[in-house]
Amino acid sequence: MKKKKSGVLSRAGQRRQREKEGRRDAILKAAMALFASEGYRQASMERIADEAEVSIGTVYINFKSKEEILAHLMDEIAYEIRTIVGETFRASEDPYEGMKKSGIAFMTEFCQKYPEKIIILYRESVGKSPLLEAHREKMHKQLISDLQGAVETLKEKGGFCFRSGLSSEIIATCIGGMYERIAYQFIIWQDRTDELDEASEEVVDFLIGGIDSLRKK
Amino acid sequence: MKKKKSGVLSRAGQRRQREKEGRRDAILKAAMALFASEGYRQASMERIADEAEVSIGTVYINFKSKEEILAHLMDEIAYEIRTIVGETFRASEDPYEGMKKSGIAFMTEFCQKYPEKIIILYRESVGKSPLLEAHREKMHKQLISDLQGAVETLKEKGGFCFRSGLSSEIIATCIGGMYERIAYQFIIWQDRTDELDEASEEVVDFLIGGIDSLRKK
Amino acid sequence: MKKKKSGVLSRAGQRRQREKEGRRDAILKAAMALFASEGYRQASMERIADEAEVSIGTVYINFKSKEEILAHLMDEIAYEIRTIVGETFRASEDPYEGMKKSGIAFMTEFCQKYPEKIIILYRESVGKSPLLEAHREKMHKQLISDLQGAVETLKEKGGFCFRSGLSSEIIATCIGGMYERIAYQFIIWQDRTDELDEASEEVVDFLIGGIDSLRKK
Amino acid sequence: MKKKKSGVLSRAGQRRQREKEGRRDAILKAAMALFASEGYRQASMERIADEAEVSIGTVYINFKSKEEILAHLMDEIAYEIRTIVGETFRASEDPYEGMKKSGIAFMTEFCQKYPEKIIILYRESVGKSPLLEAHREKMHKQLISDLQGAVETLKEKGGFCFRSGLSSEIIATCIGGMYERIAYQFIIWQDRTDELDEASEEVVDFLIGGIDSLRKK
DNA sequence: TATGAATGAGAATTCATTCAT
DNA sequence: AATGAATGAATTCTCATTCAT
Repeated sequence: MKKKKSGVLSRAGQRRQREKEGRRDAILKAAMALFASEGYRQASMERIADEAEVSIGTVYINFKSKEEILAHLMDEIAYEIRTIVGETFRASEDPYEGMKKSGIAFMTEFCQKYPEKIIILYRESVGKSPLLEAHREKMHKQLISDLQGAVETLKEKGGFCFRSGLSSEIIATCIGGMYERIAYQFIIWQDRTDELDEASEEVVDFLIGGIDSLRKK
Repeated sequence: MKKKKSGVLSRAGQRRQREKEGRRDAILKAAMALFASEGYRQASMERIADEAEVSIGTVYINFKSKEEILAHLMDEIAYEIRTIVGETFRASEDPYEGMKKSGIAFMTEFCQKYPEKIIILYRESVGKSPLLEAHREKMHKQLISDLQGAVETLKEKGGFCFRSGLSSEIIATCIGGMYERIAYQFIIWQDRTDELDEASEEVVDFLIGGIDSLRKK
Repeated sequence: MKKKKSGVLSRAGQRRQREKEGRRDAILKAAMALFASEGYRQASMERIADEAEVSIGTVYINFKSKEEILAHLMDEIAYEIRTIVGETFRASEDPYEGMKKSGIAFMTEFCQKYPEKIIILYRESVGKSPLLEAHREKMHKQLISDLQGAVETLKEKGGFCFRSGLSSEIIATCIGGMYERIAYQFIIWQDRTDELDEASEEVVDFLIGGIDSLRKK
Repeated sequence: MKKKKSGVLSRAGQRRQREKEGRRDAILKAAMALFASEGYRQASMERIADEAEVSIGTVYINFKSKEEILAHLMDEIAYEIRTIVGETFRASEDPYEGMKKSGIAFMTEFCQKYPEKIIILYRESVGKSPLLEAHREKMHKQLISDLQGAVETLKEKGGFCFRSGLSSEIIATCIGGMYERIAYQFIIWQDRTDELDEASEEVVDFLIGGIDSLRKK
């Protein structure tokens, strides 16, 4: 008789594992599509299960509540953004250039490609419940904190100081807000993806100008 | 059957009129407080009626649905903002100064004083239903359009040009987004109203810097 | 000073009386139209009041409930039918002819001219509430009783007997039912008023044939 | 994800299936009893669920609205009537005899045994809503159409003609109406089921007499 | 693990009727 | 008498979550 080695999975076990993950992904994918197209509230667990070709029960094996699905989606999206933006930023020698490139990457590599994700991030995750609101707050703080890190890098490499101790936080916060509304304006509310490249260029210049104006003279 | 002459109300009629408006206001006030504190979804019509000290039926005499109450609140809030920001902007000779002052007025005269209103504006009105989403879009477009008007004034009085035809829209959009996140950061998510004055100063300088960097050289 | 004589109305009093009755009639008329077109349930007291150009309060001064309005309408309609049918029946020397003529009069003088009334009688008054159902029962019994009286007259003048003591009631009941369904078929469900004359002729011959077949041989 | 082979159910699956159908039947039965005894309007979904010993949610799994329950009941009842009447009619060689027997079967085998059903058919389904009214119209047309078919058979087998092209429709309509009012008179409004046998005999003779009187001479 | 029928709290909305003016 | 704003009980329907199989 075969013995199971701990930590090692039999072929059948591997297949089950694959299927399990496939199911989980299918649920997440279905939920994302539904949340973005019909709205979090309108997307019922039944619809999500149907769309994922899974029973409601299975959804509840994988996620303990509807809220949790959204929370998970938010985390996933935030992680992707932090990855793409962070990598782009770090890939440049010049932090100014990194700032610009990462902003453009966010707009054109992320927002433009995955409109559902920004709809979830900026619209469907807003004001849903105290729990999700706490989650959203944490997520945005992380994003802002990343941004603030980049701003600090800029400052250090540039060898200058900001007007106050608050400045880098203000800058990071402003940048976050700018990107959000630009995404609304060019993707969520209107489909002007063709203008997004130009818009992104101007946005990054705007923010560079903003940053410079908070330098200590 | 209709006896009243147009436009003339008896004393008793006047009092009834006052009471009617008082009730409507009470409903709006109760709804605002509840939406901000518990969330739109969680605030049931029964709670709103209770809080306003009227019956549910009376709520439905004044507003045909819960959605309508929120829409009304949104309009009211947007109107106040446009008024306070617009007046402050126009009160200054120098449009740069007007831009700064109106931004500061928005943060300190409005957001700081009426946190419930910005919670409604920025959180509770988001992603509620297709109808409300359309309403919100319209409202934000108006706000951006106002802002864009101010930016254009700046340009004309300053006698300069922007880099492209898109610039003023980009600027207005960015400014709108900045204010939103700053409000989240200092009011909704954290109560740092004591730092708001300083933060506002930096925000307006940031945006002035941003605007300048989009001038045509 | 003029003294009011009991039972005599001053000119002004007469006018008020006229107006009062006018209002009452307007309410009844509005209710009839609304009940027939939208259905009893769907016709709200507010709509009735509006349509009658009267306030809701006035409706309640004239009728103590919505049910009462319908009950009144039913009585009125039943009274009209009994009058028109009874008079036509009694106008003929020959009771067979009277039977036929009154049936035809009912279909062509009444149903065809006042479709709203038969809708109320045959559809909107059915199954509304125990109270109204009792009222409807009473009304139909009266109608059947009239019909039974006519059948008895037929029998007596014709000098024959029916098969059993039940026969005249059966006949009257059957006739009532026939007219109802014919009205549904040619007026309520389909507008085939152009065929109604011919249909009525056949219906009355059918019923005469039916009556004869219950004679004692 | 779907594992079951088409058409094959495990024992457990069969039991679940039985239980499911049992619940559906219980709901229908409870609704029928309640509609007949308290009236469609007065019978709330909560009462129906209680009476059927299921939750409200279960009622809504089986029927998408209260209207649908009534519509289903109407269909079921109409189907039973068409079956019993049709079979009885076709069982006789002589169509005259078939006509009589099927009428008597309707009255004594159906109406007498299931008074709730005729209450639903003739009272509770009337004038409830535009949707249900359309359903009722369709149902009655089918019933009349069956009857008309029988009348045509009578004509053909009897080798005679009717006075006009309208005659068979008129006859069928009249017969439908007669049965309805007789049912009201002897079952719904009064409990005179002991007289129903005799009454039915006379009714069928009445209608045979009526039919004969519309023959072309 | 997977299933999906069952649950039932919860919410929005309607409208006949009342009553202060 | 006339008005019509206010009332609030009543009702339908939704949907996240549970749990027996």
